Amino acid sequence: MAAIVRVKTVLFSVLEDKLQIYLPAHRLPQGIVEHGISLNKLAMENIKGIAGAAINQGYLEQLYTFSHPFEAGMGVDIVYYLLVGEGKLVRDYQESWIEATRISRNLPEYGILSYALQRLRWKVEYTNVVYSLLPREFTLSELQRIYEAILGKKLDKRNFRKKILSLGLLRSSGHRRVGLKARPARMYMFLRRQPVMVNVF
Amino acid sequence: MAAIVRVKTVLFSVLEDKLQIYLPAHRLPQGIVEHGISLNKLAMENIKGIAGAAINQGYLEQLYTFSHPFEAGMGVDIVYYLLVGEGKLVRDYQESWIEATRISRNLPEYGILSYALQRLRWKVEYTNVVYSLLPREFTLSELQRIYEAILGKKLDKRNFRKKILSLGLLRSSGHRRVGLKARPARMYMFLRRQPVMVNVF
DNA sequence: CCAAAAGTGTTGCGTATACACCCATGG
DNA sequence: CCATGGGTGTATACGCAACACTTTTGG
Repeated sequence: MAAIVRVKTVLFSVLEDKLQIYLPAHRLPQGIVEHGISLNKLAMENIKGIAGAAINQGYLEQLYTFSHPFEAGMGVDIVYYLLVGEGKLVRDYQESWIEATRISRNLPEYGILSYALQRLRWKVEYTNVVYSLLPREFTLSELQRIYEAILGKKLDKRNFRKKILSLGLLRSSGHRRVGLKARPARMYMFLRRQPVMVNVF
Repeated sequence: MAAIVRVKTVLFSVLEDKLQIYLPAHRLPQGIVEHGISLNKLAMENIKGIAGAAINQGYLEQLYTFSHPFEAGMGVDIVYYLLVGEGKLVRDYQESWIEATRISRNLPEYGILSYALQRLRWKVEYTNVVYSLLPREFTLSELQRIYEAILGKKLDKRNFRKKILSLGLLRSSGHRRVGLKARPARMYMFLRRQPVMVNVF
């Protein structure tokens, strides 16, 4: 006996300093599993329209598998979440995003979305996966804003810097962010743009 | 298009003070997903032969979903792990268990087993799920031996007691473990035999 | 009386938190 | 010269790890 297997993708990005989820028509992008394509691949294909070819630089993680035992065809949904940096996204889809802090109980996928958010918050507290939301070079303030957007709370600047620099994940790039009407900020880059476990927060 | 969906179950128990995995013929118990039965239910049915009817008192968690895109029928394996206390198991299956610390790279499911072990170790460090491996009443030493078996290392008795009692998960049952040739130990029980998040270790 | 396991406190160390002011630049 | 954000240090509280001896029972 066989079942219908779908892959759904929860796409997160930090846009305008706010953590947002890509939810066109209030539905998660999805696809049907077919012979010869892996689940990971399909999870990324689900959002190739908005994330283009650069998806491989994002961070992808399997979230959970749900079943619908009484649905016709015995549906199985394998859900992934994906982090993609603002700079890598196709624009023009503004109306398809929803702020993560504004997801409401009457969205059809509310359960999945809130679980995805919880898992994401968790993940950034003990890994370096936020690299996937940032360009190659960035300032410490930009990095801090990413964390604040994901965790949904303000962080102390001095403590943040002490902590993040002590982890040895970053190196100074030698450049400075100029052009703003303020003191130029030192720029940093991640030593490794692959997932690494550390204690961040 | 449809796929063949299996559910596999990694059954853990602490037997004779050692963390062990139920692996008859070096294979994980498994079943095929059919209409009208949930994944959880199937995960428990997979091992009803050895764990009998008392499975519901165990702790069940979905581990991960693997796919085999080029297998005939596009196989998908949804893997669960389950904790069941020694006292609830059918005996007579001694030869089907393997010590968790002795799993070797040439077992067919080595990848799954080592990941399950890692996730289990993780889980007991921030939840109370070890309740599922203990009888209703137990001594602190028995509880400590469960943690030591799972984590694979010795713990300091004084620090263990301080920590575990400070969490407020236990209450004294008033009874004592007698009959051993040593000082009788106070017995405790879990306030709640449902999963609760706490920081244990 | 001996073996076996139960039970009990203190100290040092490192990490997390709270908190405020001066600096460099653009306009 | 003013607005904007960059950059920096200290004091306190808390949790974790290390560590040894006395007590109670059964045989």
